[in-house]
Amino acid sequence: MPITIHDIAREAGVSIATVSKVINNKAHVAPDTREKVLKVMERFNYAPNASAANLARRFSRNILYADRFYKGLPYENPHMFDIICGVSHELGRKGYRLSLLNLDSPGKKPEEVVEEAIHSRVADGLIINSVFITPKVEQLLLGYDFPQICIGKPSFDTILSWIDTNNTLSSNLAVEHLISTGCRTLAFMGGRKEDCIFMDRLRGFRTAMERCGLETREEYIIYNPPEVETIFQSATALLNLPSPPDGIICTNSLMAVGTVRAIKDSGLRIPEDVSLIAFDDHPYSPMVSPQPTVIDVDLFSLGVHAGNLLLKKIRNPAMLIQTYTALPRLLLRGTTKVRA
Amino acid sequence: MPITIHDIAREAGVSIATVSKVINNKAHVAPDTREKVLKVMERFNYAPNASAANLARRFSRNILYADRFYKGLPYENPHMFDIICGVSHELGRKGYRLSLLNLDSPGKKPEEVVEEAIHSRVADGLIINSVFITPKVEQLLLGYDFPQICIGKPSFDTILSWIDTNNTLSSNLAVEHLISTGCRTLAFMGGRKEDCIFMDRLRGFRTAMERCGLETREEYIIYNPPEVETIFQSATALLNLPSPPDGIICTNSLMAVGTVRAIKDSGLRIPEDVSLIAFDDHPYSPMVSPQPTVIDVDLFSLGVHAGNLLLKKIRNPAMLIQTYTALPRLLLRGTTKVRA
DNA sequence: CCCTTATAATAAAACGCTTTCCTACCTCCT
DNA sequence: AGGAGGTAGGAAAGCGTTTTATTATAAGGG
Repeated sequence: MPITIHDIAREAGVSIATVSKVINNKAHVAPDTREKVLKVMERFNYAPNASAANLARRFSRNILYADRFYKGLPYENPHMFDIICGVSHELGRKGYRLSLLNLDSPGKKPEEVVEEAIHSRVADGLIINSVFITPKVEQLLLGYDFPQICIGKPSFDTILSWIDTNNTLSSNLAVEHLISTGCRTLAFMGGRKEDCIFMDRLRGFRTAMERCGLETREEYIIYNPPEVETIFQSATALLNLPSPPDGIICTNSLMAVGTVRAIKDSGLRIPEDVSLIAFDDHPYSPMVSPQPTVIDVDLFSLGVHAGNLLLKKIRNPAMLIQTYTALPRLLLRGTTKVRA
Repeated sequence: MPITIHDIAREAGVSIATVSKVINNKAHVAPDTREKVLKVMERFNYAPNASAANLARRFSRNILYADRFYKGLPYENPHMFDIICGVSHELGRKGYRLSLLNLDSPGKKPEEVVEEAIHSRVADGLIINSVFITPKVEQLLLGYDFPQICIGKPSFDTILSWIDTNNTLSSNLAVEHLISTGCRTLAFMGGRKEDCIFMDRLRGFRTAMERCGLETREEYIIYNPPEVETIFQSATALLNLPSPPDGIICTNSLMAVGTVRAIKDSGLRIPEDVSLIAFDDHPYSPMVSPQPTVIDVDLFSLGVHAGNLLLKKIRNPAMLIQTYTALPRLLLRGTTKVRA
């Protein structure tokens, strides 16, 4: 019932091979023949069957984006999806499609899902949250020569390719800015010790402090689980220390929300008593009071880079490990101010 | 080089037909034969080639999610992505994959992108933002018997299937709650007139007001573009009216942010002077001050429903138009309070 | 003017599955 | 004992493309 390349060939009075060449813009077809075939394709509103083409040419123009897509994730972490939008944008431009591979599958381990997807050759490449990169998955990818990009630097040394934000530099920026406004005792609201984003940011914090000749006090470094209530409590505790910090770095917006609340509840003023700088901007930020000074990264274009890099690896499988780190920028707003 | 069904058949000493039956859990294969084949598949780490299977069986176990995925969308509208997560979850459970079809394609109109995707039979079904449902797209879908679900009720009468939140009921809930706390003059911060979500919500607002025997004042109904600054200005203007409203309904969180700011800047107290109720909850809401009273819908499970419905339509193409509207719930928090 | 080389076009062989017969064999009635 | 009915398994025909030879035709070179 659906029309095929044969119908087009018959109607145009040529062979299917010629039609195929027209479809794929290959050489060895005369201009007027091409024209004739295109006319017929147009008339029949023909589009080649993707599965058949994939099978014959042995690739699918499809890329997998592997992550857990659980309920509420988009609220917790819209950043992840901005990256996805960037990837989708870039891939779409180049004629590729992006499929979501949900690793949050009941009864299956994430790496099993990944393995199955790779085996079935349903895609030409994989973009995967580095959280899921275990040595086993690494072996899988390497063993199958399966082109991939990790979102985030994997937690162990690997020859897999990855892209990430420059977390060390971000912390540097934050520290230097706070110090330039006159702060001297800086606190760091981090996340879990297992989360390498936070550990990277912490590392940057320590080196920046050292370079500025300031002491890093361990009681000013907080490891928070991703729960608003706990963050609020640890921020309150921090402010009730005998000598509380005069500047706080919040490593994500959740921490910023909790910390701001704690500061206000403690009767302190921002930025007069305590300065605050947060990571990752949000369109609502300028409308929130106080407007947070922010270290931001353009994640959409990080996604564009990821897509682009992966496509290059697909075209040239011999390509070596690729990495890319996006540069952060400082958005000056109301929670930091030069002190008297 | 990659191993095929032939390799498995040879190694297990059976025909490829039998292997295929094992793969697809079909009848007419003895238990011990099945076992033997499974062993070999396991040993060779075999997974059938998806394209070949798709071609042969004439469907792809792939679903398209069509929308514009532009930069910043996840921040503006994380809700959309919660729906996507729900769809992905449900489809994954049933062995389907979800592909993003980015309609934000340079040089191509959205409907062209949709048309091409449908023709190429790259997927078995389509989930599409109802914003893109024009009569032309409707004809396309109907003409090809292509199973689809619209996210949101289309703006014109159609026999396409859709799911949506019950916007009318949501407004009802909001109005009734505000009135029950003692408010009498209610304002409505809506979006663009072209956006049927807002128009639905507005319709619900009007009928609820009428049923409560209250007059709807036209100057209390605001149509905002999705820009924080403009919202802030129109909210300020609203509060500066000779007789300002004592309750405001904000049809999304962006409006809530802008409106709260305007109220505070006008020196008014929430909820003592002005009550406020917003649509769509956010995990940060409880940590924001004041904590907004909210009309919320579980969008993840709306997505689950969408996926489920689409799968049913695929299995049974003769199925008639399907619609589903999710029920809203009221989350009582700090921006509304019973008045003295 | 013949021989080589480039170009157009085609036939036919994959690509790796699913599925529809078809055969062989067994069991069960009557 | 003979036919009806059921099960296991296999041969082979697609599915709709791409691609590799291969042939026919035209163009250039000495």
